[in-house]
Amino acid sequence: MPVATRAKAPEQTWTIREIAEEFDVTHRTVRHYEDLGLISPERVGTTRIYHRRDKTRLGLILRGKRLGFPLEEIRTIIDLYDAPRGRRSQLEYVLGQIDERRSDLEQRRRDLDAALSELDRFEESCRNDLGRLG
Amino acid sequence: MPVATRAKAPEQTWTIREIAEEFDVTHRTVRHYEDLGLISPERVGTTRIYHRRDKTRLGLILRGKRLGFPLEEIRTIIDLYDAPRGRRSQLEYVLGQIDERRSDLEQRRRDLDAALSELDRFEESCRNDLGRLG
DNA sequence: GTATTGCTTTACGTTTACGTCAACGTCAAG
DNA sequence: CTTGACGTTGACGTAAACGTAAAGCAATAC
Repeated sequence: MPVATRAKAPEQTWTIREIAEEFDVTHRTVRHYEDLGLISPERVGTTRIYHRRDKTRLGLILRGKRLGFPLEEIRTIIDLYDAPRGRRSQLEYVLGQIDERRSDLEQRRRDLDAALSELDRFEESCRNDLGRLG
Repeated sequence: MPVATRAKAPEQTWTIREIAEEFDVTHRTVRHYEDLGLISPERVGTTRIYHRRDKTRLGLILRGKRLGFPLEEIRTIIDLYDAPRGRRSQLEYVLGQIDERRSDLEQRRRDLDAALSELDRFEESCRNDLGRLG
């Protein structure tokens, strides 16, 4: 009956190698993100211990990268999610930042949609040519 | 009655400075794209003359950049649009490339949508906090 | 004339995002 | 006890995407 004896569920942790492997990056990349302050794993002695929140953050970082954001900008975004929201002024600042982020992302979506429709038109034109050859 | 006398409409052209200004980049950037083979303006003596197709290309390049693509990849994309499509094998290659492009762009859209909905949830949470503060 | 303005090339500098050693600590296995 | 396997911290290297400075030609401006 471990339920009665343990105070908390033993939270699972990971080593840097496991983390790197799971996200398909090198340990050097993970350490680089730490250097830039994007993640800050627990330390046991000198060894890094990664918790679930570190994995969440790494996921956010890599998605930001896929979207083409520079790491410094990614840091400000992630930090935004952890920013203090106790005072009204702090909350209003955060809400303003959210709006900026959103317009940025929406611009990207416009670009993306434009690129996709051009691609569609191009494909149709190609299929047309193929038909004439058929 | 210039219509009867001119063989073609005199196509408008631009200088590097005008192009750079219009797209809000430096002339150095424009030349850099030329170095990489992304644009190849006409030359009159040593001076570069930009036509409408150069502007079109520059527009594509900058949109690709906003989407986070590296310049080399942008070059392969742009070249794709100008690729020869005379033979069936060429057309089939192009169609394959189009599919690759499309899955790439669709992955980006998934990332983008995920980022936007997270942002929405975060904003709501902030507005909630703001409401509790009165 | 010459002086300024705008274009050119060449070439080295900078930032970002890691890669790649080198040199060392540590812990379980043989 | 020493040999790996895995961890650590520097420190230097590199590729991409330009910035920037140097030095030159060429056409208007005065």
